[in-house]
Amino acid sequence: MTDEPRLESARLAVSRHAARLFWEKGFDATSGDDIAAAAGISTRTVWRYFRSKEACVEPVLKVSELRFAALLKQWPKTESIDQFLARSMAAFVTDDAMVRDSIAAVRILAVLHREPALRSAWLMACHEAEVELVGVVADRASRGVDDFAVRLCAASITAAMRLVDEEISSAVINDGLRVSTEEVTARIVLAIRAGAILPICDAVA
Amino acid sequence: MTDEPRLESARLAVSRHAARLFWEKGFDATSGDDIAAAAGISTRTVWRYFRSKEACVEPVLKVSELRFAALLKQWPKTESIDQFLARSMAAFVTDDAMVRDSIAAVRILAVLHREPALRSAWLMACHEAEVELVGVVADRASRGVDDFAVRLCAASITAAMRLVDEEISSAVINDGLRVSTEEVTARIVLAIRAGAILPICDAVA
DNA sequence: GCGCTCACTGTCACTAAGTGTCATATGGGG
DNA sequence: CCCCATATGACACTTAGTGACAGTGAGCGC
Repeated sequence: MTDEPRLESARLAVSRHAARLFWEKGFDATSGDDIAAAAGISTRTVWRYFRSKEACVEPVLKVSELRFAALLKQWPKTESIDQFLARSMAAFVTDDAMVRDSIAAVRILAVLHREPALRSAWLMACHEAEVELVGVVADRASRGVDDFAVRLCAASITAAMRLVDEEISSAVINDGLRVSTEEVTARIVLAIRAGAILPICDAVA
Repeated sequence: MTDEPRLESARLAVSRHAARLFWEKGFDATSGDDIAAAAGISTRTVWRYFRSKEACVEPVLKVSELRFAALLKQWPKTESIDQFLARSMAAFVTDDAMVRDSIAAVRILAVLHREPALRSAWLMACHEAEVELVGVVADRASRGVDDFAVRLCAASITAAMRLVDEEISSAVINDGLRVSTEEVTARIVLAIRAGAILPICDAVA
């Protein structure tokens, strides 16, 4: 996580500007030149970093999901998902950079219904998170990463997380609701339990 | 299905050409002009039909998933998923146009790993299929379409179907394997049962 | 039949997304 | 200090995608 290739963190930095601009001006009204100017790099470099304009937000969307996957990697086999998240979610949401990224992501998710290009970026980000989750599930279920049941389980959990994220984001941004960490945690636990085909939610060792 | 707006079927016709060209020449080597020429329409109309080049294949990818969702709509409440698919899958795969679309879709799925643009089109198509599935699940579970558990169930099933489709497509095209209708049906039943959070797989009435 | 509307398409000029290529940093190892 | 590798900028270029308007043809009242 911390020693990731510096190209990745450069991409993430640009991605934050793109996410902000898409939120402020809308996707169509934001050009590659705008993103480059905001990030203080040349337009050419924007297209070296990202294969398309919508892909510019993928790192910001991905990083929240990925950080959550990284958290799950620390999930001890002796604990249930409820126990683990109850004690670790509070600490999880203190990192400042992470909170800012989460807000940016939430704002993107809230406008998904009118921005198809952003939805495709979101789905791509979820797909990468899913790939990451396969490792976590395989480890916890003591199975291989090529096991179909493992991949199915990771896909279901990712789909469940995606729905929770979309739902909460829309509620917060579009309906002005406020939600507590506990509510979010409860929602996530429910989603993971619903999506888990394999018996990984309770203590496995 | 049959009396869909004629704009939709025009889009589908163009989409078939796009899918063929992407398969034959690759995504990057196929231009909007190529698609227009193959479909016998002006380039301008291509961009009226589709918001982007990758979106050109969405109808072909969507139609197989959607037809399957339509099949599930006929699933009687007195039958289990195993019973229903065992007797209806054979008839399902006889429609000629459908078989051709399925082959086109399978070819797209087989090259997903090297064509990120096509993956995003595929994920978008799956998302639309998911929306359609929500109705089926809601009906069978006797719940509303806004029920979170219903949407969760539809998302899980869609994710499972997506994995099955990707897996089988890659096996058939990349590894030259041959699979029978029975094997595919068994795979799908397994996936649906795995993804179904709600008790909809067995007779509900 | 006649003319009207209206949704759809083609043409063409245009903007913006995205690439190829080369020159110039930047920065670590001998 | 120089060499080599990798990252970026500059700029010309191609292709994706839009705006504006004119033409076509099917439906419909008369």
